[in-house]
Amino acid sequence: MGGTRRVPNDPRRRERILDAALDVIAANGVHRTTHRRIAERAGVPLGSLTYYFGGLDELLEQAFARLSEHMSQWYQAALDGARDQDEACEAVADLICGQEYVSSRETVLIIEMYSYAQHSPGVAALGRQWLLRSRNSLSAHFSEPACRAIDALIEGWPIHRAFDEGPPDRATVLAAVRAIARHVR
Amino acid sequence: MGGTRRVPNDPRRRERILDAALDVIAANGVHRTTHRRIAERAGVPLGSLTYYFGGLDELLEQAFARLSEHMSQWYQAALDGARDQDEACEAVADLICGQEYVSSRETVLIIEMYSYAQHSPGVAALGRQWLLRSRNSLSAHFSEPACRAIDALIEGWPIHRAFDEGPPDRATVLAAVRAIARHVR
Amino acid sequence: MGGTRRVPNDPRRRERILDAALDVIAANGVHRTTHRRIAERAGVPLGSLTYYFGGLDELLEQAFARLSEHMSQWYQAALDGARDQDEACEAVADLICGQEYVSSRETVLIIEMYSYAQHSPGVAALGRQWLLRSRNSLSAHFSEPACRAIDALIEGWPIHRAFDEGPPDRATVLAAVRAIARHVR
Amino acid sequence: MGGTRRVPNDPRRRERILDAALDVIAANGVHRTTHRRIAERAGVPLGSLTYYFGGLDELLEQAFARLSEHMSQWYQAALDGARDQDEACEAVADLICGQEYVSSRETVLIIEMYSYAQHSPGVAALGRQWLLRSRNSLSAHFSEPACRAIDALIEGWPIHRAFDEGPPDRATVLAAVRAIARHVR
DNA sequence: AATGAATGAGATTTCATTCAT
DNA sequence: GATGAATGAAATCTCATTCAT
Repeated sequence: MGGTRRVPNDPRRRERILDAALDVIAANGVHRTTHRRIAERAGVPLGSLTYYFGGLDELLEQAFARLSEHMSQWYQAALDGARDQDEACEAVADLICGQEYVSSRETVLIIEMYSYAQHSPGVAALGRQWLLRSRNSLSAHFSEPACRAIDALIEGWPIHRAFDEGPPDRATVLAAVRAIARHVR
Repeated sequence: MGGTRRVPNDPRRRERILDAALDVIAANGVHRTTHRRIAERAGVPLGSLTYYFGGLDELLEQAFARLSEHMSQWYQAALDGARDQDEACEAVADLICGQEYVSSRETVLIIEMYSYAQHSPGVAALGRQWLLRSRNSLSAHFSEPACRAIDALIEGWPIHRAFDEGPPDRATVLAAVRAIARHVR
Repeated sequence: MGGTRRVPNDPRRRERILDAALDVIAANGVHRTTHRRIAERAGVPLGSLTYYFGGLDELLEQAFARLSEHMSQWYQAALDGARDQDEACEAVADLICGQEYVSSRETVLIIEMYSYAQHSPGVAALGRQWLLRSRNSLSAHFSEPACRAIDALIEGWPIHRAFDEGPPDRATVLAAVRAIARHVR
Repeated sequence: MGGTRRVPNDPRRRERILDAALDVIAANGVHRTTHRRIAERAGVPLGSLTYYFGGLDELLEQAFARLSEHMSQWYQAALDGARDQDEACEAVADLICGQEYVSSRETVLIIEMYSYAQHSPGVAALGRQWLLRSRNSLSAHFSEPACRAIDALIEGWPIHRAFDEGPPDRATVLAAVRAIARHVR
């Protein structure tokens, strides 16, 4: 319309808010996650949140979308590097045991996402999408049924980490993945 | 004065409230679970919630305690009936696939409990206890590492059910459990 | 349920709030009528308003219901006292010119109610009801068409009062009412 | 520098904004009329509202000024066409009953204007001016007291239309106007 | 022993207005 | 001349919790 092109003063603010939301969720849980806490964490004024997002639900949905995007990429990168089934088994064991994939923060967030998804159609759709991408990454190396079983391990073991003391024993994890890879078809 | 013993006029009210709380959590998630909704669901006056329970956190903790008690018993009963490892594998497959163990309501509640546990020391303790009892039930039939792997399957597969369409294929589940039982030690 | 009978601490609080709401509307208009202003005017805590009323719309609707109830009674009382058509004409003139019926406060409130009714089905229903009761009171003394015309005068003249300086000239009003009473049938 | 004359690149924008404001008021009421809704309706950027108008109050006042200007002209045109008192009575009846004068939109807006005028000196002045112009148009055909009574009818009857089902019966309206014209002096 | 009326703290959300560009 | 990103103030509303009875 002939006017000056308006550009955001702070072009990464959206992302900063979403990351702050994930931090607050990790620290407090979705229940006890509030606009105020997110705004404080992100260092932006309260009004900013509702300027960028239609409401808390929408904000959380986009934050979880960001989380699942990051996780899926990580996941895929780990499996794409494997040249045969045995390396793929090692990669899965690393995903389950490694500090990076499932740092405490990510474990917490994934479980919060599962929980929230049960009451949010939008986040449930994200969960389904994640599941499909995950199976797709696995399917390059394993039979269809093995993919499902290995995926269940990948979901289930981190939950134990949330209650157990340390990370799971890598040898055990690797043995379980291999047993499934070789004997489930 | 003297010998008058006061008795509650509604002795099951505590339990009714806890079950109502679980219903509300299943329907709405822990976030969006409120005193008012629980009271309405239980058909009891609002004031009785704070009369019986010190606060919402305490109420939720006791509700999850009730849930995990029921689930553990179920779990144990299923495994106690097995006379050899093969029957134990069948029992685990039933737990994972069966409608009873993981009805939609229970799946939702378990995930809500995991999520809440991450921010509540009391519920985290319940989770640890559940884990130990679960492994204990399994250890009658499987090696220690196999127990951990099978337990991960038991936790992980229901999560898929929350996003997938139907229950998992029983043959696949059974094959995975057997593979672990036989080859992880 | 066997408990003590609970009674409100302040049994007239509902009515006090509704009267305060009418005061605020009269002073500020429906736009600029807020929970805070009403609460301050009524001398009750803010939370009280949402305890007693589901929302501002509901509160305004009940306030206008209170207004129209009072006005209808006044109206009816004025006309019931008339023993013949001529006395009824005098009564109508009094309603239009009298300080009591249409004090500044009531004039303002009536117009605010008409205005709000256009965007609130509930208040529109109150308006219709008022109209019917008003015609009903008039119909004891005037022909059906005369009722409608006189009612239009009763609605229209106070609007002039809102803009004109003083009250309308009583002789003129009486002449108009009589002209309609005698010549419209 | 020197002779460059800046011209607005959208010369009718002011008027478009004012018409949009009237549309929003008609649809939502003055309460619930906001900058954002007006801008959206007018299809102009939000910032242009505060660029063209000092604030929402000023914008509303000018919108109502536009409304009353249009209505007064209509009014006057209708009465100027009458050649004698009887034709003037017909013209008044047309104004009250006709679809054009008091379409639903205009009825709503007039009442909103009365309501707003009670809390805005500027709009109250517009109202007084309207009243005077209206009486002036009438005074060519009716006695001074008759003008006031007829004007009251013109204000009052549309209010009934806001609550009644259909438009008023034209014969009744005409009879009332004639009764006043002939018998009030 | 039990309750529901009551409230204050804080949550979400709306919005007029400002201002850098 | 014009804009839309940005924000602070305040609005509505929710709710855990208190407490007189």
